[in-house]
Amino acid sequence: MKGSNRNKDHSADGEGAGKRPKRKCLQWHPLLAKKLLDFSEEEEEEDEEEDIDKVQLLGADGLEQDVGETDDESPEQRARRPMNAFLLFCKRHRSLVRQEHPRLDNRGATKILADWWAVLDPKEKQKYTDMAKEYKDAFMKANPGYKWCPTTNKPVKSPTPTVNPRKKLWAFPSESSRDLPSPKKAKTEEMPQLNFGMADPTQMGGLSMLLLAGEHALGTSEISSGSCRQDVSESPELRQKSPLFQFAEISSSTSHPDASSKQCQASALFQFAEISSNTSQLGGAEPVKRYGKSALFQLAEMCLASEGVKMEESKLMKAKESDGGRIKDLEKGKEQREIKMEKTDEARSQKEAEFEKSAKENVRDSKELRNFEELRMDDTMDIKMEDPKEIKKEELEEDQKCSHFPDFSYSASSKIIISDVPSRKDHMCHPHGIMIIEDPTALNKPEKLKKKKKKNKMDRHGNDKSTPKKTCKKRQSSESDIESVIYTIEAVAKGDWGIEKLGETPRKKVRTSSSGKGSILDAKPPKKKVKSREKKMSKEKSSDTTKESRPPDFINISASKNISGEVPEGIKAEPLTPTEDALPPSLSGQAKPEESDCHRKIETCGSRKSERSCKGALYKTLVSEGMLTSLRANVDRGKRSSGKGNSSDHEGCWNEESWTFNQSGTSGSKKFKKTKPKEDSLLGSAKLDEEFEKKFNSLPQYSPVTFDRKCVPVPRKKKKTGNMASEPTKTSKGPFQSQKKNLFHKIVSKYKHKKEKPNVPEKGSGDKWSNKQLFLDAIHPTEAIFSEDKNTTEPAHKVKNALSIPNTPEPTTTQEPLVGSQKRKARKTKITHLVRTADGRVSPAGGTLDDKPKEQLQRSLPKVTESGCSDDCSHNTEAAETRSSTPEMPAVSAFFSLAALAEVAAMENVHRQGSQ
DNA sequence: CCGAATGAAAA
DNA sequence: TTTTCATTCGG
Repeated sequence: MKGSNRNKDHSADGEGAGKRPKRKCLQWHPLLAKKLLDFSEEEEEEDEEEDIDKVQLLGADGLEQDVGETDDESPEQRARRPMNAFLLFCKRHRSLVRQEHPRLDNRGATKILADWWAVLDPKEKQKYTDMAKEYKDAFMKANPGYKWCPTTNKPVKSPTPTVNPRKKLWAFPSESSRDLPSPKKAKTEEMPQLNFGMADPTQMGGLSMLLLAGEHALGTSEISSGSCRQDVSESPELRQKSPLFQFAEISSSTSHPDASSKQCQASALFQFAEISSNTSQLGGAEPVKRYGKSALFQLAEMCLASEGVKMEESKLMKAKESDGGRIKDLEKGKEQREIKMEKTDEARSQKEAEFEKSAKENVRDSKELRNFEELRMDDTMDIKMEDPKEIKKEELEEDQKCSHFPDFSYSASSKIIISDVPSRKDHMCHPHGIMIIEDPTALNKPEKLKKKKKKNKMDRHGNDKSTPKKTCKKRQSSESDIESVIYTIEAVAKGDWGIEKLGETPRKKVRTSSSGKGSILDAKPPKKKVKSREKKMSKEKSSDTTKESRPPDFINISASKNISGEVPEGIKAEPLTPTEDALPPSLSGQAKPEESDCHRKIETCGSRKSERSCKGALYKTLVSEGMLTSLRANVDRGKRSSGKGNSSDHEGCWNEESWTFNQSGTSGSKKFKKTKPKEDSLLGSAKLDEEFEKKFNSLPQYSPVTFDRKCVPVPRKKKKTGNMASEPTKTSKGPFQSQKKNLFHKIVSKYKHKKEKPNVPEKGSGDKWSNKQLFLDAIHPTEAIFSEDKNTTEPAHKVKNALSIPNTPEPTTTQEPLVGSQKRKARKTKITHLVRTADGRVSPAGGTLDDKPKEQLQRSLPKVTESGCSDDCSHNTEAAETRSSTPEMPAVSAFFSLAALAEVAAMENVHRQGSQ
C-alpha cells in the first residue's frame, strides 16, 4: 500500500495535471528555498535564470511539483515580504473596521485604518513597529537570500511565464543552504526511501500547520523550557524570550552555532526562523507530534464516553475542564508520541510496522486508547521525524507540551489546517476559525491563494479527479452517515465550546463571498473554499439547530460507521471545497487504509476500541469540518482565560467590552491567512508563521471607539485639500452610474482621496466641517442613505451618530509635511499639482477638508451606537451645532459638482420615498 | 486585477 | 528620490 500510495501520489500528481502545483507551493516556501541551496535555483526556475539551464532539474522538479502549470504558483509563493507595521495594524483591525462599516469596501476600510493609524498612540504604534521589525528579522533569517523585490528589475524574470510578476520577483538566493531538502529533493529522495508520506511536502505542510496551531495553544513557554536545555546554553536572556526562541536556539545550536548572541536578541520569531532553517527536516514533524492530542480529540472521547450519559453537558463541562484534563491526556500522549517517534523511524520503513508498534505501546499504556488512535493517525500522517534529534526534542517538548494543548497534532494528521491560530490568543477574534483543509498531496501551496486561486481551481479539478477515486473507495457508503456525524460533532462542539461565537462566525464568512461567487467557488481560492465550507457548515448547523439535543447514540453510531468507512475522507469529499479535493490522494489513500485497518482491529478487540474509533472518526470529522478550528480557538481562549501566562496577550485589546464581543462574533476569522500555513512545507516556516501569528494576535487591538475619540481631537492628520476639480468630474460620473449607495461611497471616498495636502493655510476647521455638513445637507436623506447603504436593516439612528462624529474638524492640518507616501498618493490621484497649488493655497480646496469626518461617520454608523451611547448623545448635539454653523457651500461645490450633488440628493429622495 | 493605506527596501 | 510590494477584498 504504502509504496503504491506514494507512487500514487506522484502518479496522481502527474495525472492531476496540475494539481501538484499546490504542493509546489508548499515546497516553495522560502524556507525550502533556503534549503535547496544549490538546487534551489533550479527549483526556482521561475526566478529567472533557471530557465534553460535548469531545465534538467526542472524536469525532476516537475515530477513532484508541478509540471508546468503550477510553476507559476510555486514561484510566486515563495515568500511574501514581511508586513510593515501599518500592514500589521491593518490586518489586525481591518475586520473591526469592516464590522463597523459593513458596507465599506476595503479601500474605504483602509482609509479608516490609515486614520486610525495616524491617530494611534505612538506607543501603541511602536508595538506594531516592533512586531514588524521582529517579524522581518525573523523572516530574513529564515530566508537569507530573500530579496525584497527587485523593483524594476522584474523584467528579468519575465522569462518565466508565470503569472504575476510580483510573485516571482524575488528569489531567494539559496545561500543558506542549510539543509533542507528542497522539496524536490524530498521527492526524489524520499520517495524512494520510505514512505513518502513523510517525505511529502504536502504532508509536511499539514503537519507544520498543526504544529503551529499547537504551539499557539501551548504558548511558547513550554516548549522552550524543555528544549532549552539541550544545547543551548540557557542564557537567561533566552529564556526570558519566548519559548519559541529557546527552541529555536536549541535547534540552532545543535545544528549551527550561529551567532548565539543575535539569536538571543532575536525574538521568538527570529529563533523560529533559525530553527527552521537549521533543522529543516525535523522541525516540521516534531511540533506536530507534540501537540498530539487536541482538545478536540478529548472532546470526541468525551462524546463517545458520554454515550450513555448526557452528551451535552458532559461535553461542555469537560471541554472546559479539558485544560486540566488535557494535560493528563497530553502526558499520556507524550508517551505515545515518544513511541511514535520511535515508530516513525521504523515507520518510514514501514508504516504498518509502526502501526503495530504503536499499538503495542498503547497497550502498555493501556490508559489511553486515544493515544492509540492518535498514533495511528500519526503513522498515517507520518511524521517526518527522520532525525533522531528531532525525536529527542520532541520528547522534551512533549513533556512540556503535555501541559499545553496539543490539539493540532491530530489536525495535522488529518491535514486540516486551522486558520484561527492567530486569533486564538485573543479572545476576540474569530469565532470561527478558518480552517483550511489541505490535502496532503495538494497542499503545498502556502501561498496565498489569491492569485493562485485560479490555478488551484484547476489543480483541484485535477486533484479531485485523483482524489475522488480514493474517496470513493471507502467513503461512499458512509457519506450520509458522515454528514450526520459531522452534524453531531458540530453540535457537540458548539455545545461545549461553541458557545456563542461558533454559530455566528461561520455565518459571517458565509455571507459575502460564498454567495456571490457560487459558481466560482470551485475555482476560487482556498479561502473561498473555506468559506463555502463554512457555509455548508452553517447550513447544517442551522438545520440542525438541535444538534445538542441529539442523542449521543447517534453520534457514536455515526462515528463507528465512519471508522469503518473512513468517514474523514468521505467528509472531505463531500465538502466541496476544492482544497480538500486536492488533497492528497496519496495521503488520504495511504493513511486511510491504515487507519481503517487499525480501527478494525480495535473494534475487534473490544468495545472500547470501537469507541476510540468513534472518537477518531469524530475527530476527523471535526477536522474536516473545521469544527476543530473553532474548538481550538475556544479552547485556547479558555486556556488563556484560565491562566495562561503566555506572553502577551496583554492586548488589552478592546478596551470596551462590547467590542470584544462583537469582534469575536464577527467575521474576523476569515482572514487568518491560513494560506500562509499552507506553506507549511517547512516547519520552520510554519513555526515562524505560527510565532508570527501569536505575536500578531497578541498585538493590541483597539476598539473603534477609542479611535473615534482620538479622532476627535486629532481629526485628521493629513488633510487633504481638495482638488476638486478633478473630483467633481469623477464624482459626477460615478454617481450616475452607480446606485446611490455607491455614489455616496464614491463621493466620500473621492473626497477623501483628495486629502492629500495639508497645507491649506486655513484650516478652518469650522469651514471644513461645514462643508461636510453642507454636503450632508445636500443629501438630506443622508440618514436614509446610510441606512440603505449599509443595510436596509440598519437603523437610522446610527446615522445620527455618524453625523455627530465629524465635528472635529480642525486643526490639524496646517501643513503637515507631505510624506513621501502622500506625495505618491497625490501623484496617483493626479492631484499633485493641485496639491501644490494648495500649498500655495491656491487650491480652492482651502476650506474643504474633511474626508475624515465622513469616514468617521460611516465608521460610526454600524456599531457605534451599541458601543458608545454617550458618544452618540454628545455627537448629536454637536452635529446639530455644526450644521447650523456651516454655511459654506463653495467648498463643497469644489469637491463635488453641483450636478453630482443634485443627483445624489435626488436619488436619495427617491429612494427614501420609495422605501417609505 | 485595481485600488487605498503606510512603510521598508531596492534601484 | 522613486518604485515595489506587502495585506485585504469589494468592485
